[in-house]
Amino acid sequence: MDEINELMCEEPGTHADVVGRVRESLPDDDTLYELADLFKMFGDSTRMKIMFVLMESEMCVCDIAELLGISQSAISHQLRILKQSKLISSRREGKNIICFLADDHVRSIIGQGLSHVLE
Amino acid sequence: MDEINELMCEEPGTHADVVGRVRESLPDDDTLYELADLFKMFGDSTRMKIMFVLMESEMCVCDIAELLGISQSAISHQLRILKQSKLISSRREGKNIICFLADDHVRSIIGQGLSHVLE
DNA sequence: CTTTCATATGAACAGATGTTCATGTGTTAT
DNA sequence: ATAACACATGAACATCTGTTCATATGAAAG
Repeated sequence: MDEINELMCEEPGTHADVVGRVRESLPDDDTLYELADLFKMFGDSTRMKIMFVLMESEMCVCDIAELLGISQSAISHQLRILKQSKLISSRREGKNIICFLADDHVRSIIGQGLSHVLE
Repeated sequence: MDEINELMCEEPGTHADVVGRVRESLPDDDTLYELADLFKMFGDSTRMKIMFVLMESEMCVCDIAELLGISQSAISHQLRILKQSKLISSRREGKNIICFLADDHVRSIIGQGLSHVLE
């Protein structure tokens, strides 16, 4: 019995080849985790709604909350997370904080998702 | 005081315009939830790894588990979720279940994410 | 038909996540 | 200075998620 990889299912030669080649092609772990964390941002409906809104127009926190019918506190918590991920940014204007998309990738990523969901 | 929208922050006229227009442009709730659920699939590093592997080659469950160093059970649970989302599919070949990407959107979505993560 | 290999699945558990509630900070107006 | 508005934040809580462990199913080999 071949001892190269005792855990691999069977098929003495062929599988080991493919598995080895694919292993080489995988991005490093840091990249994988970053990638998953990025998509995690799009994986919550509240954050998704916020980003959709900001795709149309920059807007203050209060208006986002009102428009979406979600509490100001919940919006604020999610905005903090989105800012940490560098997906949105903001500036102060008097009493208001105006939020806007910080990255054009947001549009393309959501676009790809939409074209999948809409068959 | 304007009574059109007593919860809106201030700016009697202008904000109401924008808010109203953006509200019209939002996809319906079902679409939003579907979209978030789709991205949720990409928001876990185990699932991300599985999809990366299958982008290179179709592969049986056992080899995926071995290659990624993740328990067979964990892989199997995640595969079930990915199949429910129609992102991967499988066929039986003797004792093995061969998994493969069921949707080309997977490639484009991950591609968009990667180009963001890699600056 | 019993064993072995490949995979699936349910229960249990720990940790992550998102909301609410109460309160704090910062800005403008009176 | 004080009040009112816009927003941020911490704690508490319930829910969701992903893994492990044990066990079940299903195909092939002896």
